Amino acid sequence: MAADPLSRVFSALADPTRRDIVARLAVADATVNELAAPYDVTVQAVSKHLRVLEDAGLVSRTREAQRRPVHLEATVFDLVTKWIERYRREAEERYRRLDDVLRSMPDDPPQKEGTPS
Amino acid sequence: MAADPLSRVFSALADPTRRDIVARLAVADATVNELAAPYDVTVQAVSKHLRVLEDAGLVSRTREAQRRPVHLEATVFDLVTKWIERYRREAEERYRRLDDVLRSMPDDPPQKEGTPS
DNA sequence: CTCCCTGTCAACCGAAAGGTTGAGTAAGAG
DNA sequence: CTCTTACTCAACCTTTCGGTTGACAGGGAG
Repeated sequence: MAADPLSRVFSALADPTRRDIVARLAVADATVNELAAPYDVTVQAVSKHLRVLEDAGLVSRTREAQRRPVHLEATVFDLVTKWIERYRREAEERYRRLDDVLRSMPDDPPQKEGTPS
Repeated sequence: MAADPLSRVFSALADPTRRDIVARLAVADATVNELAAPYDVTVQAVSKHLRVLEDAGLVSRTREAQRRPVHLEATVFDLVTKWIERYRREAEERYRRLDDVLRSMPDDPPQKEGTPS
């Protein structure tokens, strides 16, 4: 299986069906059959998706009679946002510094044209 | 290739090597060879990783002499954070409502909350 | 008890991912 | 022009992924 937790979360959310499942679980808990109903795949396939989400820590399943309601664990999202925010901030700060450098350079900057659009 | 943009971004960031590349590009632009140096894989493999990142819109490459400096496009991160924040907020709000319901139930609430109001 | 409903496990299949090697292209440097 | 550097493309290989079918377990309901 995937090595680190962050990879597991990103990988779990890389699938549209799994993201849709997460979206629906954000509204309410649901059973496997309820979750599988809208999709054009078998229940087993959805069960597999749920296992991927569970391995990523995004979802938990509790036994309740013969039903196994699935519950969204939203705290794992923090892993993703923290990672992204860190590098976004770094990139933005670097961009700001670059701006400063360019501003302090009145002479011909030897740069070529960048992106065409 | 992957269908929707969000899947492409999540999928691109699901690989540790690619996340490391993103982390390093947040500090400074770099060429393919520079990026490939620390890893124990061939330059071709890193070139493939960069193509995945480029297809996801996370990275752009501009020709500059025979070098192709790679640049991080941090704005695509917004796609991810927006998606996550939406469902995180939904889940939290739902949790808050659940709390309200539990509080409004005078029958055996197993809660250890103090007097709510 | 026997059905039936819910859900998982196991084996298999095709397609995609991540890696390799080898050849090919584009643009200085000599 | 030739050589070298920097990189990509193409073919191939192996593993993983998303899906299937089929068999099975665990509780109610009759």
